[in-house]
Amino acid sequence: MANGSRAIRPQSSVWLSERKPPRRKADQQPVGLDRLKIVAATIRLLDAEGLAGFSMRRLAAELGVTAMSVYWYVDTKDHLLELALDAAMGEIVLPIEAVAPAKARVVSPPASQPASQRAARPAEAHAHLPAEPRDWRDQLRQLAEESRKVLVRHPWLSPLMGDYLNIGPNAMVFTNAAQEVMRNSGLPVEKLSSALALVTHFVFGFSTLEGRFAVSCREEGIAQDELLQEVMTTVKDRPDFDGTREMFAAQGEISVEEMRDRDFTFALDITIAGIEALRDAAPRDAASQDPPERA
Amino acid sequence: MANGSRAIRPQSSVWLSERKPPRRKADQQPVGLDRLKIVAATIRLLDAEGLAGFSMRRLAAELGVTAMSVYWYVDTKDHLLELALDAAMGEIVLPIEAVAPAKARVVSPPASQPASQRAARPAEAHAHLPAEPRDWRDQLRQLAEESRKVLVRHPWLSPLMGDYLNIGPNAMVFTNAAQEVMRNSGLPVEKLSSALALVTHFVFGFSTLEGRFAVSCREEGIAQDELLQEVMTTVKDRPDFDGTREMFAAQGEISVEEMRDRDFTFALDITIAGIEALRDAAPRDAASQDPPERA
DNA sequence: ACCTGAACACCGTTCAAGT
DNA sequence: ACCTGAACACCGTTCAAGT
Repeated sequence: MANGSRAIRPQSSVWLSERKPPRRKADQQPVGLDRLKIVAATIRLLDAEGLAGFSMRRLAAELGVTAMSVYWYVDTKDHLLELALDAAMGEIVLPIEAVAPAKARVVSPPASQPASQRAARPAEAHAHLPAEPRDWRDQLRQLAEESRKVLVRHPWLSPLMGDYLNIGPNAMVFTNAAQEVMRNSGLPVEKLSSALALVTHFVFGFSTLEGRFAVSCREEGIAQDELLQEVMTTVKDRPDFDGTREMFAAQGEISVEEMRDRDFTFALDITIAGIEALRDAAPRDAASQDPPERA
Repeated sequence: MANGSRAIRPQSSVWLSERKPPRRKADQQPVGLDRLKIVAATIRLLDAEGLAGFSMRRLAAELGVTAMSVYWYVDTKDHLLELALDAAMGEIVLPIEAVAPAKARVVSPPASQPASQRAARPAEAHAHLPAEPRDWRDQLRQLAEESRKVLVRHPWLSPLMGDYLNIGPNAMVFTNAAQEVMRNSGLPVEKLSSALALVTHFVFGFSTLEGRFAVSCREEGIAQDELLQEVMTTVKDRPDFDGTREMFAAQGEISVEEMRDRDFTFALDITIAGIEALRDAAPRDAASQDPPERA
């Protein structure tokens, strides 16, 4: 089994199985382990060694405990990963007040997040506190950028998002916020899910690659620009590489990070411009129509 | 090791290690196994049992051979998966003649592809044959739709695309075709990679979810609409589900597949409209500018 | 209620050996 | 040149047992 193939069914989700009763009977002192600690250690390990390097036995060792102890708090490796997934999603700083009960949010402990992160984030409850509601375009950009940050910070997140239903409390809050933002765009309701899909999938795919690239660099102890150079030179003798080279050349002499930031924001520019264009076009009932021609 | 974490480095790619010399010495009869057969069996197994269900031992059994025989033709499981990845990418029907040498394309055998597939595809060389070059918007749509088809047909493709560099011959042909299409949009060169990223990542993410959902349904022996109903009812008592429910309701009484087709094409509508809008806007040199306001 | 140890059925891969 | 068999160092998880 393991992770990878068959966990999308609702029944198989942690969030739908009844909770284990709260641990720590009143008269006995807490014995050390609990779900929060386990999830925290899980995230720490995943950050440090990646999804492929993570195992239940490794986790147990990290917790100074026998391999099977963890199984008292968690039904299965899959469920544990689902918990870690949702905890990490809680790190995304949302652009608007969420509708959902904040108490439901599972918080991943500060230990797992590098203190050097530039955005000053609240120490304990990450949450969606900031800034008054502004223009939906700004909100959308912030949503995308904050998602990107978290996805890159936890490169194991992307694969897990594909593997599980992703309906934990934090994921729900996120989804609601995203929907709210989209609703503010003025797009008709039946188009909202589509526009949302465009944005979220773009951010997801983009950040997946960015994260993986960063991991490779870290593993090799090499700067991102160096690795890019290396890849380019290894591949450049291929006969079919001209187009790609030209596209790179057109970017000028900038760092990988600059290039990526440009790409990211311009892709959002396209999305926003497209939404505005179709929103302002005469409303038609079928989405399969051609978009308005302007050239 | 296994698949999952550290294969993005160019040195670790099959395509960059020197090839094993061609098998089958002239005077001895072929002994049964070869790379093509192995990759074919790999794809068949991946289709049938998913990425998590695939193992070298299982593959060897399928080939009627001892576990270690495969290792004579393939250095490692990762390399084999990389071969399968590129072979599957070759199934994507491209909208335009590719620039690259067609001989390089590795073809996955007809055995692996369901005969019931509606688009009549050439029996042996999938290739990019069809239709004369048309409007770039049509080309882009076709590129997206054909990618989607293949990604859904082989649900194990998406995770692999995230795991490997993806620079095999078929991947290169695909990339070139995609770049060519984008170039036809009239967008300035330095914006091409960005627009391309938007499209490919959207298609990738969208198809990943679609494929996973289909797999779950097949495994449970249940129709897609049933499973959706099930998920909806299991989750609907959540207090924070109102927005999602409303968005679903707005779609009217249509099947999951219809809904997805709508979403997909409308997301492309947005992308295309956005590209046209920004292309026609006054050229500015920085991409970080605000898009033109129209409301 | 919580944790352990041994065991089962798997992995990918190495290595020496067969033909 | 091609394939085998045994072995190593791992997995996730079950199950009976300890305290």
